[in-house]
Amino acid sequence: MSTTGTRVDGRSRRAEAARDRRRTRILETALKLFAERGYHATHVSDIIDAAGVARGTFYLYFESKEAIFHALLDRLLAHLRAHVVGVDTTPGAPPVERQLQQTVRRLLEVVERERRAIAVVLREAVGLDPSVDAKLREFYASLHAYVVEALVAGQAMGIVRPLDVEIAAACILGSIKHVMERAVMLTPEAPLPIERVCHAVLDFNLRGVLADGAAS
Amino acid sequence: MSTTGTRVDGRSRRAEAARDRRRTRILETALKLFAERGYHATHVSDIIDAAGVARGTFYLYFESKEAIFHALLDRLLAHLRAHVVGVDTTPGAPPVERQLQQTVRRLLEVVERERRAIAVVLREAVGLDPSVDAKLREFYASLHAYVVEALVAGQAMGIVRPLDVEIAAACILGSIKHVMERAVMLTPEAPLPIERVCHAVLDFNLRGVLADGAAS
Amino acid sequence: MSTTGTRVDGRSRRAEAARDRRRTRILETALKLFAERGYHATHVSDIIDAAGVARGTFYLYFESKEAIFHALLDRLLAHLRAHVVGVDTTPGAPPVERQLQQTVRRLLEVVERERRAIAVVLREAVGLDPSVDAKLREFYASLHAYVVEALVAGQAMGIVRPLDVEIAAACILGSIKHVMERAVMLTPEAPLPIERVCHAVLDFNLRGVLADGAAS
Amino acid sequence: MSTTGTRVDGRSRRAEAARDRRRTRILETALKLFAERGYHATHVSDIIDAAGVARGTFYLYFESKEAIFHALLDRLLAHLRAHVVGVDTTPGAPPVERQLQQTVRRLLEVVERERRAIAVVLREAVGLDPSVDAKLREFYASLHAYVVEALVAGQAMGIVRPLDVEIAAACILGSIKHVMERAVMLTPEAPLPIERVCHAVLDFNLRGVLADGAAS
DNA sequence: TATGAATGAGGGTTCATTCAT
DNA sequence: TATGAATGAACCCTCATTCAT
Repeated sequence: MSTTGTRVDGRSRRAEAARDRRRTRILETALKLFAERGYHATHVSDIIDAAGVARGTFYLYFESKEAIFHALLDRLLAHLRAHVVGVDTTPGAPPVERQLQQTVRRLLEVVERERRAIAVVLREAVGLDPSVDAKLREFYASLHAYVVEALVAGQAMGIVRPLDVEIAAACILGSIKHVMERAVMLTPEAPLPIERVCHAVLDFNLRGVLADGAAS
Repeated sequence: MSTTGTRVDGRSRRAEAARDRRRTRILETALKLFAERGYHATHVSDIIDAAGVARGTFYLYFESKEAIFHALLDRLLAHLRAHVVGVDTTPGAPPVERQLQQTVRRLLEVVERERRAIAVVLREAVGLDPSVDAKLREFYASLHAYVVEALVAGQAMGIVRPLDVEIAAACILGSIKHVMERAVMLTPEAPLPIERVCHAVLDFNLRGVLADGAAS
Repeated sequence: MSTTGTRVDGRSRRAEAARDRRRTRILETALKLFAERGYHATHVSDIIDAAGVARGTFYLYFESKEAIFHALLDRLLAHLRAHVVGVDTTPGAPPVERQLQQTVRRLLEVVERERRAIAVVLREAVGLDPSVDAKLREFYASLHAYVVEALVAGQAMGIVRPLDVEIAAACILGSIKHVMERAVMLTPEAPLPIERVCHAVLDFNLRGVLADGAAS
Repeated sequence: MSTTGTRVDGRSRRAEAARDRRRTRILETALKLFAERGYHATHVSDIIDAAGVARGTFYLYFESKEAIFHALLDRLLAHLRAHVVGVDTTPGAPPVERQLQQTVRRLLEVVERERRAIAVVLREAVGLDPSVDAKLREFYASLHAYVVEALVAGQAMGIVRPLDVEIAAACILGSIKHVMERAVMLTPEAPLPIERVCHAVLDFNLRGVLADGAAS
């Protein structure tokens, strides 16, 4: 009797682990198929066939086909968010530029790890359903706000020149997003040359393309 | 009967005009609905109801639901392409920077005119079907090549500093695309402040965000 | 050109007639199957197979499986209602008893004609969905009210003895309904001996079973 | 160990009692839910959730969802049957009319106690599956036979007038059934005024509605 | 050319039942 | 005995497309 508690615990612990493994298996399978064929072209049948589970099992783990997309999206956004920290402008903090660079590098690293999820979200998320739209819009808005804040802080510190921060922020996000898209879409298998891309993107965003002496 | 030829011509001319009007009517209706609800959520029934034509008539003008999307996409890409001319580096031509500015302005003007089509394509085009994907990829690739070419030309002329032209081109396209997206998606009704946006985007792309004396 | 109007009319008239025929065909097929196997055991597939129409065609004529049941129910209730007229107590009207007899006879005639629908409704209607329940309850309530009214009128005229009209009405309806049920359920094919049943039912309801001199 | 037998007996007795409690718990829960939502709208999940047992446990006590309905039906029919005894026509037995009255009263008492089961059976039993149908039909048939027998006996004793006993029996059953239905369906919570209903129903069945001097 | 009734493949989801633990 | 995760057959409905008129 003394082991009952332990046994039960062990059982449920093992069961829970098994549950988690299965959920992840289905999730990853769906991600793979969504990435390969797109959300609409991937049927629940495809997912369960590929994951090797029964039809009903799918609905044991996810409420609907849409729900699995939401799970994917949430996971990705959480990962991305976890790597976008606010700008630290307290004295003694690393320089803002340095912080931006770190952020870009971290984002690219997540992108590298989450290639397929990124591709799926970039391709399919918008227009799927209103709540997906809202999630994405909110995510972009938070990134946008973050960059605006960084630019304003930089201006206060004299390292960012006077400019239209709203549009500049949009340009910065757009440049990073498009570079990520290209990396993910065009060479879906090749590893991302993070160091090079990170440096080039930052260099571009900081200094533009104009030669020093060139006229406006 | 001697006038048959003429009459037929007149008839067919009138008939052809009517055909064109009808085709355009269906196309515009579809565009409106796609913009409002998305491609997948817009059914052929919705289009024919809104356009006031019979079900069969739709298929007299368009092979399929996908075909109408292709028609929309082709029209938009044609419009955009028509306003992206190659860089003219012959002596006496306007300065490359000037040409870029003109291009951006013209692009923004098309965007302004074609808001809904842009929104639809940005939202739904990718992942719809392989040939749509291919068209879009090809379009982006041509834009990309155009920008790379411009950058290389600028470097040769000494007005573009040494940089990773591939990534810089991606950054430039991405910044413009995202600014367009924001304009089209966030404020679907407000008119675009073309002048301001155009200037700010170019300023950003040319000079980045760094203040002159700031350290890298 | 002078025949255009006529032609179009003729066309649409013919089309409408065809539509009606088809709708009726599906309705009758559903009725037959519902009667044979019950509502829940009858699948849309069975109906369309038996009716010889395509799956989509079914939904062209009926919104859902439930809708076809409602259509059946409505038709039956309309038929029944059409044969239950209020009691006419104006001077010179036929005696109330006579009117009741007519009503019972007419009801039995409808039952005879609508055997299958009656069987289906009696068997399946209750508990199918709330609105079906409501319809049925309302129908029974109106019958009940009609009988109560007749009894009260009869009492006023001295031909109905003092009694609990509510319960008596329920008894009358119950006796008729059960006799109908037996007729329909037990001998689904045999023709109803309307005359005999009608007379016996009325005789029972009017005089009960007690012999004249029997004590209470 | 010498007490094993006893212990086992005690155990199994206790175990059996626990089994019975559990079975009853599930049965009552199912009855409650069937009464509230109907058989088809009640899922096994609902029953086990409400009963607080595991999914598999349900099938330890009942072979299937249908089986639990059969159990319910059997229990109800047994209760009803237990209160319908044959007519005793031996000399010295209470008068037939009295016996009928007792039967009606006892039936109504069971109805009062088994409201929910009655409602469920009246609403859902017919058409569920052939064997349920058969059970019900058999039950009604036995009631019918009982009433016919009583009527014939009554005729032999001169207390029942000449009439079509088959139809009269159907009328009697129908009137009782419908009154029960009304009581159970329309006022599911209010207690049944047994005395009044019992008297009124019998009065109706015995004497009909006609005033003494009224013409046929 | 225009019509719109008819088509039917295919999709997502439910839920009674089983069985390894 | 009790559990509850897994199963998969079955079902209703949608909607892009066709074709007789």
